Amino acid sequence: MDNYQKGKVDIVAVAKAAKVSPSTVSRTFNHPNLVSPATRKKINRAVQKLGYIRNRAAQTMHGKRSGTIGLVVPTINHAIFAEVIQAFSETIDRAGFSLLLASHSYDLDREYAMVRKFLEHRVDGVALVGLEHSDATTRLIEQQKTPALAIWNYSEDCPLPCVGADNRLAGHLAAEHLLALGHRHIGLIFPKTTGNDRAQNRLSAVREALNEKGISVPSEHESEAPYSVSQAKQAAMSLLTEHARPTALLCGNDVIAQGGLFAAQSLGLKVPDDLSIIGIGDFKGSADVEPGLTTIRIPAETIGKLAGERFTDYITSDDPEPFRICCELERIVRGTTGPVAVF
Amino acid sequence: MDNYQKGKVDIVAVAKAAKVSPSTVSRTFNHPNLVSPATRKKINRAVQKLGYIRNRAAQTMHGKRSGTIGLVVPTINHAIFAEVIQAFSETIDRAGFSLLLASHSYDLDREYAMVRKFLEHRVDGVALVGLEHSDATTRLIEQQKTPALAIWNYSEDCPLPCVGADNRLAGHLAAEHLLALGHRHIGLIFPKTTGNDRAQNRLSAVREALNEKGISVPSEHESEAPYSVSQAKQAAMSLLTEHARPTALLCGNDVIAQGGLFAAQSLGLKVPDDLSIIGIGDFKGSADVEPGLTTIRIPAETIGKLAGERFTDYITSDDPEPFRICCELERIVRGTTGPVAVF
DNA sequence: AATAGTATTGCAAATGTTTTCATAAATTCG
DNA sequence: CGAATTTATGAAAACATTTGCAATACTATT
Repeated sequence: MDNYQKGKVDIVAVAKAAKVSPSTVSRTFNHPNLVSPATRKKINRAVQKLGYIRNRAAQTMHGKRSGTIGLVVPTINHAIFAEVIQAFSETIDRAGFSLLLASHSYDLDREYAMVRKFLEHRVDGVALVGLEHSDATTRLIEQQKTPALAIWNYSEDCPLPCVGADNRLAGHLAAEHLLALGHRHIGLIFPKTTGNDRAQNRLSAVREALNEKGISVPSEHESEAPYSVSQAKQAAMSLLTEHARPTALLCGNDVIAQGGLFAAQSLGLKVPDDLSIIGIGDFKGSADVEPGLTTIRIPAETIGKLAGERFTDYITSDDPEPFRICCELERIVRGTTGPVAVF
Repeated sequence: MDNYQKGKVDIVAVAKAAKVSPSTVSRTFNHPNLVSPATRKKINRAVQKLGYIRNRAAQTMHGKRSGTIGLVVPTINHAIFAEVIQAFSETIDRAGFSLLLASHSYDLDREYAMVRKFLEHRVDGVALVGLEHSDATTRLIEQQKTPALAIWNYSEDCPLPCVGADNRLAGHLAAEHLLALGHRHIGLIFPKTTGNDRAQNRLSAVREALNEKGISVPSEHESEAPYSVSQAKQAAMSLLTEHARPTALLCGNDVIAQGGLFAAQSLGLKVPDDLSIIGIGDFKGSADVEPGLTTIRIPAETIGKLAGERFTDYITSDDPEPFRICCELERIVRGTTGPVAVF
């Protein structure tokens, strides 16, 4: 009553208002079956009246879970991660957890800083994108015995539990598709690979697949582009105006592929007749460009959802079992790839 | 030493290792100038050695700030919000805060639930998208005296501090542009307006602008589409195959506009000769489609950044001054709009 | 050298919960 | 009906930190 106005409503205020002890109030929240329906009702009325909101900080301090999970991504502003974040967020929310989110712009030192910050908040678990992390980060997680999860990549010898797809396979599938269509002059546009094992794995698998056919990519048919349609378009423009134009473009992801597509269109090239283009990812929107983008689908939503489910299980379980989940890739053939033109 | 392995490293463990009192350790973190350089060094060594990580939950309980800011968005998986989230996240991170993120799928009751959850975590502030919220939410924020911020929309009579753009103006500018080009038969594709004051404001402003010119939009030239290129494309397809086709399409946002563009292309319509298209938002990628999308630019990144800066200032200030910031819109004329064809 | 002031440190209380243990009341059973 | 359970509640300790106050040690001033 008195401190009703002051916003200082704590569990003892509620207890007083309901004329019971704080213990009973606490129990009403945590083990409702241990308190009689009558008192429960009294307490709920008091809670309602005072506008009491539980203080998780105090619970956390007591050794209960904090109810937060930290997720550190390279960047939020990016179709595919946004999709994973969304799915992950929704799933852990359903399990009663809140999401602490941070991004590190592909800088593994900043990743370390973010993880550390999250540990200060006593997150119940921390999820990272990819398998490549700084030693400091690995040590930190290890030492603090915080449940950790690698998301997005799958590898059978991943030291952490992981939920993701096999990026090497993705690269391989993309290359295979172009080769099967008869392409031998293939341009490669990939993002920078430092601190980005996804891109790295894809690229090296592509190279391998091409090498097996005795194909090597001349350096003027290789280009680096950041995660941006417009910059990728630029890169593709210059690559496609080389004197010996490749017959196909294999792009490290769908954003780059879209850039490639727009570049081709603005150069007046017919896709797929003059140029085939394949991406990796199958982002939202890739299906809808004209022509639809051929790509290797990475099931971002599934990954996010599965990761959320399994990780919360893992965290709440008494004897957690490590797990590794490999999500299936799918080759989605749409309109941007076709057989190589005969000369 | 003993509990070094057990991960139970707290401030008193550090104190013991450094042979000082816990108070001194605490002070080293919070008021370093109050402790002598020599002891500070001792303590830092101990911290290093034991791998101590401060416990924010305990600090929070003591009345210090929790160091978290909650952001509730309609959806994460969505170009424009992703951009705001990214900018907001980075900015508050720089000020030492962590981001708690949740989405409510345009359901204001879920928004309430999310805000409540955040209040349990004792966030230092909570940011919401838009100005339309359930009464319960408003009451909750009011009653808990938690600093709150409305993001994305600007309105001069907003009850909360806000950082955003004027969506009515956005709608007006879009309509004006088409009218200036001579269009009189204008198709409208907008998202559902319930619980989405952005869309609502834009749409009503468009209607007003058209009415002023004595133009009303027949119902067969109006369509509703969710935030999805492909579904918008569907909607546009059926709208554009009506017997009396409009000469221009005004779309509630750029995603829908892209759908419209692809629909036109796949129907063999020349843009902008046969059909003009204008969007609102200027999302990443809007510049890069072929032809480039004409749109009203809403500076998402600026909004996120400004919001983060001002809000953290507001939270950390001793006597916080409410603020309202209106971010400038910009008409970006690219290739999808042109003068109406003469018959 | 004595005094006043300042810099550095420690003690103990306080923060809001949960949980163990103990106690009291109610119920069951022979 | 009395003993044995079971059910419902409360008291108090514990969680990891911060901070006001007090105490000590050091420095400067006269």
